[in-house]
Amino acid sequence: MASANNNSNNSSTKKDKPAKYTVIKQYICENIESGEWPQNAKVPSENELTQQFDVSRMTARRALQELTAQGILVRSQGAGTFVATFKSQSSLLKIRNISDEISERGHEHKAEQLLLQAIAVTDELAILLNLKNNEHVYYSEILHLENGEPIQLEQRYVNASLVPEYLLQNFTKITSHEYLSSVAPLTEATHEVEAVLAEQHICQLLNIEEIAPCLQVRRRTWSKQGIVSLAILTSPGSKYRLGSHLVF
Amino acid sequence: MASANNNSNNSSTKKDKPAKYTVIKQYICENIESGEWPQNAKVPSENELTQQFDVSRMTARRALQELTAQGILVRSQGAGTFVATFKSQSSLLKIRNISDEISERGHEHKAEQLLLQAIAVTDELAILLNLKNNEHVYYSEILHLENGEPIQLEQRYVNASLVPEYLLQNFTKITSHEYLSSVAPLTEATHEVEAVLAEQHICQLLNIEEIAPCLQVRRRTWSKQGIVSLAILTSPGSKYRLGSHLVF
DNA sequence: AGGCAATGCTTGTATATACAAGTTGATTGT
DNA sequence: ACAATCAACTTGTATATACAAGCATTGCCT
Repeated sequence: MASANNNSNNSSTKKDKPAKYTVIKQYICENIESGEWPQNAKVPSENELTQQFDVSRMTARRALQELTAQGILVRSQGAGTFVATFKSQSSLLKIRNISDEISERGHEHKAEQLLLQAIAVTDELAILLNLKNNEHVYYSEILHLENGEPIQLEQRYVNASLVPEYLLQNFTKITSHEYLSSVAPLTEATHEVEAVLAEQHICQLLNIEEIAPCLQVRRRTWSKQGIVSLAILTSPGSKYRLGSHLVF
Repeated sequence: MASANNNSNNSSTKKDKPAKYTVIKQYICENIESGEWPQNAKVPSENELTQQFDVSRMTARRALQELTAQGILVRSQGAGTFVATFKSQSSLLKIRNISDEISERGHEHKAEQLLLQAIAVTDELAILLNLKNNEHVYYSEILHLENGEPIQLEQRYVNASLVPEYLLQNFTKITSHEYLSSVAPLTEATHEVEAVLAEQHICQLLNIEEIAPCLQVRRRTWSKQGIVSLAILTSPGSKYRLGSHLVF
């Protein structure tokens, strides 16, 4: 979805032969989506692409530059071009809690894995995750702490067939999110934000009274792989900052 | 802010003379921000910029192209380059209610102006709107209806000195939002989403029980003009969809 | 071994040119 | 008066070239 849509901006009807730079973009996106080029991997330089595709440097450059503008690649003068890390991508930052941003500048931020199990697949889940009939789902709850205080509870549903070793991992050195982001390649998602009253067992985890309103952020991936859908419940009073947009 | 930040990506320390294409970007942004070039206005063509700034066409083109990628301009082969309409900008769509999207395809969507008055400026408001001491504020509540049902209440604070005729307008032909977007030029904003329990008089307007959790979206402009800050309260069950981002 | 300089590779900026393709408005012929 | 054609202008794609600037390694010298 990521690559296909990017290119469809330029070639509308598809009967015309695609522009050369879109072909290169496609090539790069496919390698990233398939996992061939993981995060931080070095992508071919402008000169290498120039030779591979028999185009001028400016044409190869355009492909790299547009993908950089989309946050898929990161370029460094003198060093090269690299696949963007999920940290270097603005997407997650846009939906992260404000307190997370503060915690990056010094405060500790620990995530505690609470629950990790394979669960039965309901019809709703199957649709949400775009599952086939015989695929299983892992469910996990991750309680995020900050200075000992629980600030958000993450409910994560993962397509088991796509991360078979998920249950075996020991998430001490790397976080489960880092693991997922290394296994699951770049994809596209929408976020839905809703105000809810948390149910009882979640209230206990977040240490709040039952009447407190909570933000729930539900992420749905749209990729054909349908890896994961997750909901994040924040403790009351939390705010989500949605980055800077041009408005009015 | 819109233009300054865009260019700061390229010239970090500023002691180096800025790149030519950033000068052109700055020029264009300033004309848009000042209102000189309103929405849908035609901006100079590549050839005109080439002559004005004494650069090659590719350099002028780069400025136009980068601003187009940011959604500030819209280009049409054969016709020209134009200032993007707020409708053609993705920003508002990203923060709009899902039911709004549905209503665009046929359903009626009426906004009812409820209240429109000048109010006293509290300290909090002054900071929020970046006001000087002697500036006034207009406060208005707009109840958005859909099929007769109230779906969201917009609380809007406008810097009175910047839209002096706001009180005099009769918002029947154009909506107040359309009026603001025509008066207030393109600017940058952040959105903060929070879950709240609506206070009593808001509950009456939205026709909900008091214990229902509501989404509150607060928008803050960061431009030096500090025109408007608004909060949107949605009725319970509403979801906000945050567009597509690349994740993981 | 440690520090330093040179070198090659990388991306960044800029220009000049050519042709393709879409839009618009004027001109021309019926 | 109307319609078709044409010309001018616009953006889109592509190439070739040049130099500037940042990074990393190599290898030399001390």
